[in-house]
Amino acid sequence: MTARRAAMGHHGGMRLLIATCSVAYEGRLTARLPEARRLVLMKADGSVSIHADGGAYKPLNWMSPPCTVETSPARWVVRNRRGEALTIDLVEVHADVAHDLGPEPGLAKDGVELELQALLAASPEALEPGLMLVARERETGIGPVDLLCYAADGTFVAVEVKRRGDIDGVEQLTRYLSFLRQDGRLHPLRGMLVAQKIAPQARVLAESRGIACAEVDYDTLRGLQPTTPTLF
Amino acid sequence: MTARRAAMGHHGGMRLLIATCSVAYEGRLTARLPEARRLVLMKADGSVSIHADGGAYKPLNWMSPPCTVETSPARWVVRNRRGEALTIDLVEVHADVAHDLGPEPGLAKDGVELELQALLAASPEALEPGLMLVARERETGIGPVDLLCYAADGTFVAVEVKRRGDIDGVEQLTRYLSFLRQDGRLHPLRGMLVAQKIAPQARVLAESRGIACAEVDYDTLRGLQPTTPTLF
DNA sequence: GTAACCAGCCGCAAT
DNA sequence: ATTGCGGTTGGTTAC
Repeated sequence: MTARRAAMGHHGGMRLLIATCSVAYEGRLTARLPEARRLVLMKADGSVSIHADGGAYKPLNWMSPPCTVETSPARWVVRNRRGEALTIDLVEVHADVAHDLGPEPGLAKDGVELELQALLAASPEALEPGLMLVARERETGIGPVDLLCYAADGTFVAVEVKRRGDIDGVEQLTRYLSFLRQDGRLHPLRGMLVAQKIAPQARVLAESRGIACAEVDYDTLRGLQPTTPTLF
Repeated sequence: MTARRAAMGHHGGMRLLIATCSVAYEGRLTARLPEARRLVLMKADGSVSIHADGGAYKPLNWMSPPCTVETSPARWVVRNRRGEALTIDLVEVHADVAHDLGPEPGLAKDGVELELQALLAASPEALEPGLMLVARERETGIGPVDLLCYAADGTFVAVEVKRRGDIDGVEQLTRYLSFLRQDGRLHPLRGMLVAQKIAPQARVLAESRGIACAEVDYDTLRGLQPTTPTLF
């Protein structure tokens, strides 16, 4: 007898299995888990994850929703639309419980990149004396640059804000600069990478391209009064 | 009464809580979860994750090991060495069970980038007739290029191997080429991006920079005999 | 310990 | 459906 569980279907909430099992994933790569005792967690959306007891908070194997689960006493097969499959062979089930958790009111976050960007937009002088804001999320032709500013020395400054400044941020800002420089009104233009912490390699690459780097402290920024006038 | 659980300590295995709780994370950012019924999963290494019943296989909040957990009936506090804290306020506990899972034999994977690189290192002729291997993981000054080869036409070829070829891979190879070209002994030098699948715009960007693209089939490569001689 | 890089990255929003 | 991009990215390995 086989039960099929639809993606998105809500059939009694979260199901927790403690089972001796072996697992195989066939998809973007292939992965095999030899037989051992593990936690198998199936959520109401059909997603499945398999946890060991240590090493990381992450699961060993998983399948993201939307997916379908076919359960029989000895084998669960989880599939998604891209043809990937997670096969769980159940040798022995030590516990099998279900809990209905009800709706999730949701997670609220503070301090992600967007907030850093907002604080810098309010206080551009934290980056350089006399720096004034021209625009936020200014379109370049290949994506929006976080901040466009105008400096005391009469140059425009394109600012890329990251929580962590690594090489990708330098590449991103480089692309924006090359597009923005096609607009003669923004001449002369220089670039600045701003992050809470900037990786050494990112700094090397940035300087080889004439891009300035600045590390900012989040708490200091929050303490600043947003009194700096903007251009417009 | 408060129990403290050490990082790495094994005290009866994995603990599963179904509880009405609210959660606060203070660390790299701050995050708050309003009161609701959730799964709280504590592993033997002290790591903790909090799961809702849908939306994703990932937890809403978590703390990675190594960390310590202080448990009292109404509140769990999880801390790591960087001063981050996860505070779980338990309003009502609906279930509280522990399971000893024993050791995890470990996950085996096939088809990751490293294996693709190894297969190509053994059979560079799969990329181009007469291509010979000079070095793997050759340092460029800004990171190691996957393969450095020597071609039948007397040019050197820097090869970047990706499971999935997208724009980042082109940027990465471009950096390596610009640094490698400062070494006169590797002249003339060209670049090649190799992946199982190459995104259309990655191809466009690569060709605009004179970088060749090649898609390779993983199973075909595995079937090849590694008979191609290397330079050294 | 720090740094660089891969990951089945995941998940979200915009196109 | 695809692409870009942030993430408490995580986790491993080399230095």
